[in-house]
Amino acid sequence: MVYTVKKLSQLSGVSIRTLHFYDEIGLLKPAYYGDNQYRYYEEEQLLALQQILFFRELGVSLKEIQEVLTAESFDRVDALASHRSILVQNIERQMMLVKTIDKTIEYLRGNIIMKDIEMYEGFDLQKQQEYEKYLFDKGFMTQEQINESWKKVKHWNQNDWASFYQEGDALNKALVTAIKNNYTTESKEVQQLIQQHYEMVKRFWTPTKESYIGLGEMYLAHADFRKYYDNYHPELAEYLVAAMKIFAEKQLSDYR
Amino acid sequence: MVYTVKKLSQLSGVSIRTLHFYDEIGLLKPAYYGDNQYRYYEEEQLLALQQILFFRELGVSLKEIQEVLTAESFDRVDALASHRSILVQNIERQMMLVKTIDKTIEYLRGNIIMKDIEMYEGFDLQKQQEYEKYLFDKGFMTQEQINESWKKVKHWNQNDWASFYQEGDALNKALVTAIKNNYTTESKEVQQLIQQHYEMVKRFWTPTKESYIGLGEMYLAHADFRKYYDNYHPELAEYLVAAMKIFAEKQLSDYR
DNA sequence: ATTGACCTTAACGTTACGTGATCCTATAGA
DNA sequence: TCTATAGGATCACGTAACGTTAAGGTCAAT
Repeated sequence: MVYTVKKLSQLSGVSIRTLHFYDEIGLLKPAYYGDNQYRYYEEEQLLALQQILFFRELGVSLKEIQEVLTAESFDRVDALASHRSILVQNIERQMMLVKTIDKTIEYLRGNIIMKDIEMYEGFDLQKQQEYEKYLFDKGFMTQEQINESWKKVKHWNQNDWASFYQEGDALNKALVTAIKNNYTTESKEVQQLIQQHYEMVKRFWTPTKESYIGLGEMYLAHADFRKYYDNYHPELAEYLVAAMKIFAEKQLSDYR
Repeated sequence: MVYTVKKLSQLSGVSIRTLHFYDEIGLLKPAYYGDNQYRYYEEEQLLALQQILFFRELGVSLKEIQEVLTAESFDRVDALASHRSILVQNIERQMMLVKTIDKTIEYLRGNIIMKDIEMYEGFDLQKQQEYEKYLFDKGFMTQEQINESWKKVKHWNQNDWASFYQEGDALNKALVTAIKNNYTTESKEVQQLIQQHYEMVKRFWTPTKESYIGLGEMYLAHADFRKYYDNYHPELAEYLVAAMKIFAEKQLSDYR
């Protein structure tokens, strides 16, 4: 059986250009050339190609493959063993890198959270007031409640804010886990987490059923909150708000 | 503080050429150019370079680094996370490859052993006789012993040979472990392994103290044996022979 | 004879620089 | 002021393993 470049390419899954290239560098020469300069391969070349592809899969360079294929079995074991140790080193290195990345992600998240803290600490008072205006305009908070919440918060120091945010951070992570485990927003586990969220909000003001749902709507409406939650998981915002709604309807009363 | 290429290169550990290159692709431009076209960098560039090197360490491409560095914290987390998943995939893939290599090494060793079996089965009678001639010439075996050993072996079938070689294989691996653990050739553990070796040899012929030592010498003298043992570990041959000598001197008598 | 599938060689593009080669500039000592 | 030398600049080719046109022959069937 004799194969042209295209046939061999289809049989082996490599591109025609690759066959040209392997010919060029002397890694795999055709069985013979026709008068038309066409390359013609036979079984022997097919088998050699399989070998080449096997080593290529293992990440061995073409130069090394050349050497290996002309070597004896003994040396092949050697070559594989040394290649193996390179691979193992790579793996170890890359596992280190993954760890570093994880740390960095944590660090960046921390920074983002710190920014939010700064925002809440008044560096971005404007936005804060914007959020309150939203809740006030929609009738979820009275002016008195807003004043009350400011009073409570005014004397918080940096540590207070940091631990508040750490709580929020833990809560968000737990919710992401819930999302990944396909827990429904109605599930007991998730509703317990929402209870925590509600408790956190209560430190500022005690929302009614309506206004707790309204708070959720604000999370969806404001890009700042979206970004904050997207940072954990793209569906977290919707998920949290849906769960808040269910919580409100089951646990909260209309007034007060 | 202002740095020239050389200064910055020394501070950061990258080559001057790399700085030229980063300038060329717009990844890191100097603070300004002198009238002489010299590049002058300042603190800001030094810090930027640190960042670049950090991401480069993580295996991020320069193009991606460009994008990441001009992006916001949110997107950096994204970029790192997606890079992380690529890394994890790589790691998984490479662990697969290591497994494949291990299998292949086992397979190649098997082939080598099979070749030896074929050799012993008479495909390479010539070599077999060469070894015997060596032992005979040195006076370690008599002609009668050679005949005896041939008689014993003649009716062995492929299975017999295969299991004989598997035993040998296990023994060699155990010895390699001993080498790696720095066991001395005199140690109890190693001497027990040599006992096994001696038992194996006895299936052909019962060597005396002298001839068992002579057998070891033959292992060192013949390239075929060297290759066979080197296949396991470069020091295995010497180690085995040394241990055989000790075994012979302690356990074997001079005649019969 | 024409068409379409298939073949050829040639040559540039990719990544992240390394390695010269050639020429210019700055600075310190004689 | 001359000069040595250290350092700077700009080409420009080389690397690995092909991908991707481009321009142009060949084969088989119609």
